[in-house]
Amino acid sequence: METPRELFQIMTRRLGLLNKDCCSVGGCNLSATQSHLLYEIDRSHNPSMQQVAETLGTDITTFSRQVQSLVKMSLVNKTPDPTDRRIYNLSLTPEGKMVAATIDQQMNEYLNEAFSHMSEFEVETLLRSIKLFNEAMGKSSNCCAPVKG
Amino acid sequence: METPRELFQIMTRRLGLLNKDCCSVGGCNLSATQSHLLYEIDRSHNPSMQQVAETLGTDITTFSRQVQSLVKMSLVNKTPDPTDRRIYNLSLTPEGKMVAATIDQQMNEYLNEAFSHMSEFEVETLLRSIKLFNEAMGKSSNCCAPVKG
DNA sequence: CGCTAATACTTGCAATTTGCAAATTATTTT
DNA sequence: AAAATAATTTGCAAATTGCAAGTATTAGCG
Repeated sequence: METPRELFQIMTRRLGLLNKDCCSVGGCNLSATQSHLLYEIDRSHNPSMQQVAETLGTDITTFSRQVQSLVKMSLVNKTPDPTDRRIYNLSLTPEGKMVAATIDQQMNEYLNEAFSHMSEFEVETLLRSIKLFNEAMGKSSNCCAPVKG
Repeated sequence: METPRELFQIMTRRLGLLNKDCCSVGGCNLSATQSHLLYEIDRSHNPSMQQVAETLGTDITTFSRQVQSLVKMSLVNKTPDPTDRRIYNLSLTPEGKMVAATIDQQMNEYLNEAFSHMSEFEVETLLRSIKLFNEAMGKSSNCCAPVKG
């Protein structure tokens, strides 16, 4: 019988490969890192650089440069915060939203393809289970909280 | 309601952070990539370089260098194949096995910690679901097969 | 057998990514 | 108003990556 770790290792490897493959949208050729960045900016509401970097567990200086390149690609806006000018708020440009939506769609398509090899009940159970697991990890104080020791 | 992609994105992010944090064993400070490499060599039986590189979706030249550094750290053995001398078979040294086992243990410990926020039934369901999902992804022909287009 | 093709793996750059320390700009505290 | 704190950006320097080209070794085919 597989240990939990084995199951998760195989799954994350496969999903990681998926992530790599789903990063090309039209002319845009994103890295997996950049795709994560777009995803996170998209789901947060005008987050600051710090916030996103911390959520993703990325060094802030590395993050700063990643954002720069996405701004250069016209996918991300960096707007000075009106109430505190040390802070820059991040948001997606219309083009960025388009790219993020396309990536999202591609990944959901692949996932649905994989789900087609499972019964409807199994899929529902899987998704419900992962939701519970995500919540459980959120409660877990150990490591892997966004903040690093 | 979250899309499948959202659920998986959050989960893989957390598991990725876990992976990063679980890579230090005594003096050894491994990268997540190196940890994956150890894991895969451990579970295969004397695989060739090609095999592992392909499974992990890594460029073979990059892989070659990764192996070199692990050999230098005395974690991996690179043995010429007796029947075909173009091939090198990989295996873990005793020290490599030790490191791999420790990483495995650390990750399982964290996972169990997270599981402690779920009922026993929920955990069983989760693990069974992931197993099914892994099999489904294996059947899926699309992308994310180890071979890249 | 002998020559070409294919396979497994390794180097040589060159570009990209990363992180620590230090600098910059803006705000808060005293 | 000076000092401490906070958010972000640069300056290296090291590590990671990938493509093209190179080295062995084996397979295929006349």
